[in-house]
Amino acid sequence: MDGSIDDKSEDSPSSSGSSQPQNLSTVVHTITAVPTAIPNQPVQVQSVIQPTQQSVIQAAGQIQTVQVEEDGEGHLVRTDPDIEKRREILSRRPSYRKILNELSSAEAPGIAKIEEDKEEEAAITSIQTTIPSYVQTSAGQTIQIAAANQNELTTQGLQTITMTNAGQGAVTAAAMPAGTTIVQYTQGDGSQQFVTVPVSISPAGEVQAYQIRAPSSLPAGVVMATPTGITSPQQLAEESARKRELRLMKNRYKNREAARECRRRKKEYVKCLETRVAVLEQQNKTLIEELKSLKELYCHKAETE
DNA sequence: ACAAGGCGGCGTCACAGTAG
DNA sequence: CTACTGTGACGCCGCCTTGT
Repeated sequence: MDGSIDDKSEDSPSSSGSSQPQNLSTVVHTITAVPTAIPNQPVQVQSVIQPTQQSVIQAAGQIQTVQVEEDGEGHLVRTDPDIEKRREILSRRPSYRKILNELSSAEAPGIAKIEEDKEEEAAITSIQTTIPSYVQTSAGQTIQIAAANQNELTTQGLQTITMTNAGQGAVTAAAMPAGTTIVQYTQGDGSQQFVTVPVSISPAGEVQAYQIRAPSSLPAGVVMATPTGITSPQQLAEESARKRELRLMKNRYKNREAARECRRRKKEYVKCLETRVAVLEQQNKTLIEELKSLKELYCHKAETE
């Protein structure tokens, strides 16, 4: 494989992931993939047809002729007619997990399947917190918070957490309407929790205690403070803003995790491709050797006749 | 020792696709 | 329709290498 079919999406200024190759020159290459006779190792031609790593796996063992063009930067891009159809069907590249799993299901052993995500969420139904020494306003400053007993924060499925004193553990508070704060903290197992806390600070700088419960409508791990006696429109507005901020925080957290997973899958995918390249290079080498020896044999035979 | 550049990882946002 | 998920793009940061 000499021609580089690059993923240029990293440098592409366009925001859409379904950009099409442009500025194709008139140089046309034709690649013919020949099936090898190596047992238990069916050939799969994986062609990258879009800068966004759009991939199509051809049937094993078939001779496949594909046409590629060279773009202005020396990259090879497939342009055979089927591709146009596929582009329509697959306007969006399948996920790395799908690609890898497809690869591994039809592939020789050695390519691990990407495991399904394991859901593990602590079922926190109630948190009682007493925060005596956190100096915190609603302006979005960072506060420090920690459990008095670390075990209480790391226990899975716990019913009650009591946080009574400052110590270790980083907690950030989001900008909120006056008198409220979203507290995000990291548990001992690394999982994150969000708590909305109506903060009020006494003249002495002490933060008062609140009872915080998890309503059944919220996902596990997210708890809502339930300030009592909300009646005025202002309080209602504050409450909705608080909920909105909580939702955004939750989304950001989830997306952070998703991005992490996506990167991990991408790396695995790239590794898999590199392995395939190595295997195909080896096969190519073997075939060249075989061809060479057959040629020699043929020439030798022709000479003796 | 220090600045510059490359590289990899991370968090976030936007957006398309999907499931309910 | 809405919430959720997966991923590209972007900017930022820290680390490493290289040249001066």
